[in-house]
Amino acid sequence: RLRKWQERIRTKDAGERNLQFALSEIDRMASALGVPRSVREVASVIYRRALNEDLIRGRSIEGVSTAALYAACRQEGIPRSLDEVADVSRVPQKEIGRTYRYISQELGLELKPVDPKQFVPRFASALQLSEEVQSKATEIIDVSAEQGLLSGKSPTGFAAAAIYAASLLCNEKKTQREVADVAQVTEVTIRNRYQEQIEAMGFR
Amino acid sequence: MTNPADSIEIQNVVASTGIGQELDLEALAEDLPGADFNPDNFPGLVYRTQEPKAAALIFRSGKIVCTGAKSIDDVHDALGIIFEKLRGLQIPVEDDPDITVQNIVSSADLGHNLNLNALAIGLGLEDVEYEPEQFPGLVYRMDEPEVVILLFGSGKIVITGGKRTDDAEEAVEEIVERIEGLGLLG
DNA sequence: AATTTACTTTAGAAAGC
DNA sequence: GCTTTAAAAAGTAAATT
Repeated sequence: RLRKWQERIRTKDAGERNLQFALSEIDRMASALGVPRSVREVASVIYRRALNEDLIRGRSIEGVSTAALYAACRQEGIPRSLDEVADVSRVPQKEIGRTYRYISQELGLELKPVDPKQFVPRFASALQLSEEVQSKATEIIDVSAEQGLLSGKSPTGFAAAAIYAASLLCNEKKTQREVADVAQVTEVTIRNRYQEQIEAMGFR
Repeated sequence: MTNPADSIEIQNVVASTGIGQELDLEALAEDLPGADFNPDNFPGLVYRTQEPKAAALIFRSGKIVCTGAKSIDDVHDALGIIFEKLRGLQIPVEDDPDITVQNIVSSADLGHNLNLNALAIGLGLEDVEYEPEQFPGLVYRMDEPEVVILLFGSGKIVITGGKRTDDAEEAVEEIVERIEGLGLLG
């Protein structure tokens, strides 16, 4: 009986230490990503729910922490791409994506697909582009998405192409390489999306 | 008006069977030309048939998995060839081993482009997985028939997880009905 | 910049780590 | 969980030419 008590205390302590570690990791990654405190709170809640539902078993604490943060960013409307999240995590991108899909399904988060427009302000300001370019990029996204061009396309690549197009239209040109770097996509992807969007806008 | 169900093509059939006899895979790898056996990587021996084209995983227990066949008939033909090859090597093989189809992968074309964002919400986020950052297809888990459907923006789809030939046809009819009900099919 | 090759997702079995 | 096998869908990426 005494052994059982000690066992319980020991596992309780271990669980407590694991939780503290997860929360501090979420804090560290959130700071590195520059997301507000509210997102860290949401991520913590998601992590605790995953813990209560026993979803951590068979997965790494780091992986679930990162996936919870990725989910929280989306839930709060300020998404980070898996690439960006992977940059501040010590878990590979593939595992983050897989873990996110798992906890999202099990916790019933029901998050809507990421809207490319949500990347525009952040990417545009990183490129020092004006408000005018941002609203133009937003318009390009709306028009081309409405014509069915968004299906199956990566939201970051879609946003990057629209920003590139808008920078040209507003005489604030950025090169495909510059846009590709901040959006973490290749120039080829920007070119492909750009051509489709220009056509959808009735230009060319 | 072309029926999407008529566009169904079986792309892959996975089946399992067993010869009811333990095997020495090391020896078999020597006697079977073209056999791949790397026990450090994977416990099964890989053997490919040319006509019909298929790949078999042969295990020490005598159990066999056949993949890559384009029809259930092809599965039987390919396994029949393998059974004969084994008999030719003086390995006793049951007269008519039971062959169980484990999975059928089919493709089809709905004939219209699909708005996957609208579909994700319309079909119900709880049954849908659509993460275009990770994969361009929308993953839809259907209950009846119990299959998984991958839907793409082009209207092309993949049906997998079914064990009967009819599953794909029923699934296509069902998904077309649901998409039409949402007013999301051309 | 075009081609080629390769990897992402789904399902399922097998034996073993 | 992972390992291997095959096949489709379409997007993205990297290596060659």
